[in-house]
Amino acid sequence: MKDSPENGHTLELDNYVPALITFLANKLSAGASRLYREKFGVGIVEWRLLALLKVEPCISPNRMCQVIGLDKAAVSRSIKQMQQQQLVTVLEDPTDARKSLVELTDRGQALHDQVFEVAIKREQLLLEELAVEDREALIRILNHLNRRVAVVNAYQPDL
Amino acid sequence: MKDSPENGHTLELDNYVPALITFLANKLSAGASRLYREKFGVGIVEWRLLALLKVEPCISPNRMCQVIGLDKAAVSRSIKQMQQQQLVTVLEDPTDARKSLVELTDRGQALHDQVFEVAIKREQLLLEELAVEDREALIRILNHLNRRVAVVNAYQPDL
DNA sequence: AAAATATCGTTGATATATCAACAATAACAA
DNA sequence: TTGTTATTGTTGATATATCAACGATATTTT
Repeated sequence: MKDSPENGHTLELDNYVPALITFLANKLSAGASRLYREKFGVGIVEWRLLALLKVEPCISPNRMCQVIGLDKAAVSRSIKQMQQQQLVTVLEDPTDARKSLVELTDRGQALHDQVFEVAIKREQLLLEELAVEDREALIRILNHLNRRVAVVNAYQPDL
Repeated sequence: MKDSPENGHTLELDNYVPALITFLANKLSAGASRLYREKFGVGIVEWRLLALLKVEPCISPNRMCQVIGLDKAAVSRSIKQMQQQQLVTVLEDPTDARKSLVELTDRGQALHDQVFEVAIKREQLLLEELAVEDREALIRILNHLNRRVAVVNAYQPDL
């Protein structure tokens, strides 16, 4: 209880995990977005969709939302943009007229491979000073926390 | 090389740290923002400024930017809003007319203490299944990565 | 089969976050 | 002192992210 000014509880900002996470994510996303938009003409959401489409070719927007955890509105707008840039083609699911199916074009494939190099390099730079066991711990813990978020957001204080 | 479809490199989304971080931060921030705005009438930026002002009473907006890593535009707008809500008072730094000094009002103090309870509870829920050594590792690693971000964002691919 | 319900994707509104340009002031240099 | 440069905070523009409302289509219930 050394440098807490006055009475009452205060956050220790260096140990408060939500702030550490948010800060890091903001900086990473902003940097990536700026770089990708300038060099490749796509934002970070488009990049994440490209990456997903490489892993799972021909999937529905709905499935994209589930996998990358983005709102369907964001996905809808990004797909529209990528379609205009001829990075993907969108067709109707023959088994269900509500659904669509999104596929990478050759252009989209090529762009993916370009951005991929840069994205991997950025991740490498981020992690390169971490010991192997720290990297593994980080990934394990982040996956765990991602599963916990639903519980956190379900909490409703009784005021 | 089992479930990589086709040739070329693909991201493993469960192991790609930037995505794991971003996903987690988005969900946490969105949930906190919704809750705080509904229950307390402030957004997540305002909450972070409240927390900072509790730790360092009477600081300049510029200092706030440095500590919480937010752009000065965001801080400027949040302070204006908090001033209108009478959560803070803003006065000119007597030693430098460019600077201002922001202080919590009693109202601001009270609101801080209210939000604090909820914020701590949310962090507790997030972390409660983690072993103590995992929590410590997480905090240590996040602080390290936060220092690395500058290096990552300085990287410019030569295309 | 008809009505009620659920799912999928689009759109408008809003919150969050950053950048760039700017005005005011301070610090520094010639 | 005067001209140049740097710092501080504001504002407008834009990117990112979510929610709520909606239309269209499927599914389920009655």
